[in-house]
Amino acid sequence: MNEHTIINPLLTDGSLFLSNISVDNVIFGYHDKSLKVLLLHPTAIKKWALPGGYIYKDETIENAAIRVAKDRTGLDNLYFKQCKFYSDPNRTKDEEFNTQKLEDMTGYKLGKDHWIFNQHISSCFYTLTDYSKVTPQGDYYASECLWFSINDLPPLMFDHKKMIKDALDILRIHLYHFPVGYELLPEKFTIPEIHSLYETLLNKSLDVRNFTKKLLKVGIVDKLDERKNIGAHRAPFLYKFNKDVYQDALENGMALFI
Amino acid sequence: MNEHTIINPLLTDGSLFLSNISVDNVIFGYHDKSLKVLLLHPTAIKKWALPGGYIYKDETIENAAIRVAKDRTGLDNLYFKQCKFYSDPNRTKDEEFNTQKLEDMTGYKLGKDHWIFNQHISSCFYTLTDYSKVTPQGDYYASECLWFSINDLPPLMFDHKKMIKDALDILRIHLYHFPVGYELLPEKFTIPEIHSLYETLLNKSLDVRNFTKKLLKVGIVDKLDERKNIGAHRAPFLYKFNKDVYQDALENGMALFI
DNA sequence: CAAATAGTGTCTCTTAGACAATATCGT
DNA sequence: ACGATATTGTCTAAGAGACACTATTTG
Repeated sequence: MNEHTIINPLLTDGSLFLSNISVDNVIFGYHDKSLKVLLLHPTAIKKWALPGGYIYKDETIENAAIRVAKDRTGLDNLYFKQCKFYSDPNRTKDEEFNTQKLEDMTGYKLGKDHWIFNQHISSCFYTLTDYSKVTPQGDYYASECLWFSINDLPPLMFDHKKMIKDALDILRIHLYHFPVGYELLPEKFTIPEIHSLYETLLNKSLDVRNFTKKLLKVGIVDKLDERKNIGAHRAPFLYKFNKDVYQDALENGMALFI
Repeated sequence: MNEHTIINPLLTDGSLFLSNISVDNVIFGYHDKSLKVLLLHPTAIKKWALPGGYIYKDETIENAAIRVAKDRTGLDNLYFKQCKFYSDPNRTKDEEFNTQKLEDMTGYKLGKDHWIFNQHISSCFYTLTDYSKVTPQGDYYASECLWFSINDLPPLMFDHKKMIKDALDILRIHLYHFPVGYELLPEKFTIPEIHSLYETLLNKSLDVRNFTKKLLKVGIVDKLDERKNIGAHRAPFLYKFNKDVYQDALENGMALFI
């Protein structure tokens, strides 16, 4: 992967980047039974936005998505999935996105023809993180960067609300076909932990007995001989992912009917 | 959808199109137990290529894919699915793709800096057609346009071989989740017909009794009170797709474990 | 009646899904 | 002993998957 120092695209002529294409990233944050999304707030604009960026000419689109997520979260090696792309020619027409506001906000003289106002297809990815490990970082034009509950989103720019909805739908379908959890759970985790994770992501309750049976049958987790001390209660067993099965399921899919 | 007259991109300065992005289309053709892919052969280049094109600034990427397929096949209203995109910065480096060859082939003076040699991310779609209904049409730089068996592909340009493989993998996964056949079967079809279709697409044999049971249980097909006269053999019953169930399954997915 | 194709039923075994009592831990 | 959480087994119903004989049709 190429390393790029963080620069402010607004101050470039755009020639470093591929034209007409951008990346947006639905960064989901899970922790302790709660699911959030990371959003940016460009000062002086009333709406929030997904973390996004442009694609350097020497990187792949996937790497651009990884870079964007890393810049906002500091985290590497996240779980990434390509969702869809959004190509409506009018998708970035938004009353909150214009030269005046951007100039007021940044203090730069941009002009009406700045390349940032060109038509951009967006390719959307989602990412899963443990939000307790993340200190959200604002970017070159958004000072605020905060986690929002997916049930309580602020007004969003462009088609970003649809992107979040689509990403969540796709994530939920993926849960039945791809393993999730490597980045969200400690190396050794308990059944209640992974059970809560799936319940939260799917937003529905899952019978813990059947859930456990299926995880073990698919072979995606192995039970360890250790327990976790959780204080005043019965100590739950620890489990870990079976690396081979997990990797195969990541690459080739699996059928986990939970 | 916007209508665009067919023009030769090579003769434009590229300003009609989005930069750095293109569409490639894996057009599968099914007929009578055989599965093929439509490929183009640019004269003077030793390799074959997927039908592809560029995206007009006033259309969506999906419409561009539809347009490309229509230009090659003459067909409308096909089954389309977005697969993946391909963004390796070196993906279009190919010894067969250079100014000299293109100039020799077309007779135009293009120059080394023609925009067609710019970096292009490709978004790949697949399409399903009944190849017996198609008269393949060459395009502005490829006179030959032919169906190839997916088991016997010629040398392909760029990353097109990978695209075909990926599209086929994705199609096969989709078969379990989305209904297929509306564009490939007559309005009224028989069980042997749809059974052969699925066997061919999946390249494996399916027990016809279990297959029929599942189609009926999911409700995707309705049995009619008519039979099809096939000459010297027992006349098979006709079926048709249940429009409501089919549409819902297209939009929301289904679980067809065949 | 032969050749070719269509059509259909049953059995077994596995799994999904519903369901609740017991074990453990710390205080 | 209690409060809180973890752990585990059984039953039933449905479905997957294996399997082969009978029915039509025409020449």
